[in-house]
Amino acid sequence: MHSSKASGRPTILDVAKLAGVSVGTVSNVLNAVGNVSAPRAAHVNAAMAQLGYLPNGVAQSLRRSASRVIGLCAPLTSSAYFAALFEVFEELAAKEGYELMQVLSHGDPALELRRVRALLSRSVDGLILIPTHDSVPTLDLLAERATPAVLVDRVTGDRRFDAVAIDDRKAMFEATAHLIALGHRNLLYVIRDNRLVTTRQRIAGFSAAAAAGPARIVANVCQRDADNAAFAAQVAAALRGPQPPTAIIASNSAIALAMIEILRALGVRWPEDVSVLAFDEPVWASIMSPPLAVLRHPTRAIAEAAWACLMRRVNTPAARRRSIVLEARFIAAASVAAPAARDARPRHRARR
Amino acid sequence: MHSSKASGRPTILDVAKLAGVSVGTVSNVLNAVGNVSAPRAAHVNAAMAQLGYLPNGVAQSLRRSASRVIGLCAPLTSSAYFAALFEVFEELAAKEGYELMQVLSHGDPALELRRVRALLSRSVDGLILIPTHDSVPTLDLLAERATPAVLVDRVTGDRRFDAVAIDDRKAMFEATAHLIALGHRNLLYVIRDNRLVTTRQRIAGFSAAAAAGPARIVANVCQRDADNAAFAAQVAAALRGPQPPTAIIASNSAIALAMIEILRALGVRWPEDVSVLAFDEPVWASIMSPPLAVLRHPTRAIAEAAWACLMRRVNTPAARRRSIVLEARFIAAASVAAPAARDARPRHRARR
DNA sequence: AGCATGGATTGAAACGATTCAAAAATGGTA
DNA sequence: TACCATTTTTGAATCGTTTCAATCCATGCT
Repeated sequence: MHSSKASGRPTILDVAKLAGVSVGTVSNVLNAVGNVSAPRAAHVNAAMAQLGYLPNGVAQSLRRSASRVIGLCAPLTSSAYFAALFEVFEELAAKEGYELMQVLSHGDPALELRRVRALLSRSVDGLILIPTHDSVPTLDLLAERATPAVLVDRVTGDRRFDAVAIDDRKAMFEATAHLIALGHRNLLYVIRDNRLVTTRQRIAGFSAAAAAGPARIVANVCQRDADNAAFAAQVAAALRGPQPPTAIIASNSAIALAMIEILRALGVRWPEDVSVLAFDEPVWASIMSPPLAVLRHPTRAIAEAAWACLMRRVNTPAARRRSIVLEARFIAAASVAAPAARDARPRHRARR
Repeated sequence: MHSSKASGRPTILDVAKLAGVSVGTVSNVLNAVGNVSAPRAAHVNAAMAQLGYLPNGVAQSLRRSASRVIGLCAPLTSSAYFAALFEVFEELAAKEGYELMQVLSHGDPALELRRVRALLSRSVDGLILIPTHDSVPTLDLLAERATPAVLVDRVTGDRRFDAVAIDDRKAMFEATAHLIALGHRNLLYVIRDNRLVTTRQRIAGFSAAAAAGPARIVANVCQRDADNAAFAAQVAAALRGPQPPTAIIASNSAIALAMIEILRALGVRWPEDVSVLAFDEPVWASIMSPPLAVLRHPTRAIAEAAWACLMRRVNTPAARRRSIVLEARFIAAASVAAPAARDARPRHRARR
């Protein structure tokens, strides 16, 4: 109704006409360039207010060839850890006048490539990528187009990109060493996806500690898809095997949840029968009885470091590559204890 | 390197030159308009591939005056419920060639307004809004600009917008009636924010059922901010009051989590001492011992309905307003039971 | 051969901002 | 008053697409 054009919203031209100035002047007011006389600027502002004018960000992006939009590609967002990362990114973006465009890869390299391509075609100024187990095609695309990007969490050795991650190997090494020091000898590591770099790093840390100490890895159980029955069977088999584990490490919250369910169903108690430790702190760790020991990610620090990396690269594309490694923190709780002398009593009680 | 311009990526003009056709033809190939001869189309496609050409979505948006971006404004994303909604939206958006731009309001009306304004200025084609306790300014803005929008979950009575929500009043009525039928007489409802419409609807349902049956509401405890100590004190006071509740309803997962912590700390057992019921199914409901009864949101159905509404309005701005109401489902579990005859024994055992 | 017919192709005009060289206004001085 | 130096202001060009009237070119028909 305000606009001269039948179709749409008021444009900078409408503002200019109403204020009786040129579009250039309106633009100068809009961008606070400064060489506009005070009374005229006031007029222009009044006109903008009267029309309810909002600058068309698309036109701005085209002309400036910078969109002030950052793309974000994650495997999923229902994981508390990824959701928390996102919240920090959103906060930082808002503060610095960026918007976030988020796509999900569902852990599928081909889908990731398609979704990232969509982001690029939307002219994002930069990209935050939480890779899949094989992001090579995606990374090649990003490198070819020289898109500012930062890799988060599942960091490959790719030397073309900035990266922020925790030292998975070290965290797992220390957690394992801790268990071994408590007297555990047979260890079970439960993994979501053994193709992920993070997982491989953790296995390396796990193995190194086990090799150094007098312990052995009973099994690496892997739950890649959502077939819970098969997964439960695998875990049960490991628990009943010839060398039953006295400690279990779950590689993330979802796995930890599934593990707890299985342990409950099998009537296995913790820490009496097995110690339990979870990577990637679940919100419900503290309300377990006994509460769950966890390896906590420094979520905010990760997100802040990643954002800083990305902004640096957006502003200085040729900046030297930076790889930031943070540390997960072991949060002790009652679910981890020394193994009981257990030959005296049956290990698996009947269900309930 | 490919582009004729020193600055940037290959444009449609570069493709046209390389293929020896006009930009119009390239555009026709790009958009599969159809009136391009097969060999020529092949040439053009080859040229695009050779240059690694991706159309500039910003320019497309400007010219088409449609961005194929949908804005999404939610209070937060670390709630499992909101995260799940987002995942469905992302899936649907990807399927239909849209991208999502997500901003967070943190439940603050002023921030919501600013963030939504940012989205509008980015020319989103439509908006999905999960309102705060007072979204009137935001809704006025959306109405004034006639932005296609759909309200989700915390739906006000605003008749200017499409809306999708569950029948909070009914869900709460039925849950409360169920508790009353089991013999509960003193009920406690624990709320996050008593200013939200959802909360008010639930209180209404709660009150109606309590009024109809022979029950009373002991207290509505409210945790608006994160002051856990004060909250715990409130809950403890309610539990120790002259009419101790025999059943508790937590209004969402976060509250339920806090409740469980408090009950544990006070040594209150469920369902022996109190029955516990949670709105908004927490992922950990099933691994509580005993497991938690919940009122489950039909998350996917909500998201699909909201998306359908929005698409309809984007395509037919004048369509008749639609308000969709879905139903939460009561999932029974051991945490809800008939109240015990309790005068025989002390209700609150010493802590651990 | 001449002429419709209709599909393929072209290219200039938008879309709504920013930018910047040039023009205009302003103010200070001689 | 005339002149110069600043500060304001203007408006055309530009960003990379889509769109569409106009043109071109085969083809078949008389």
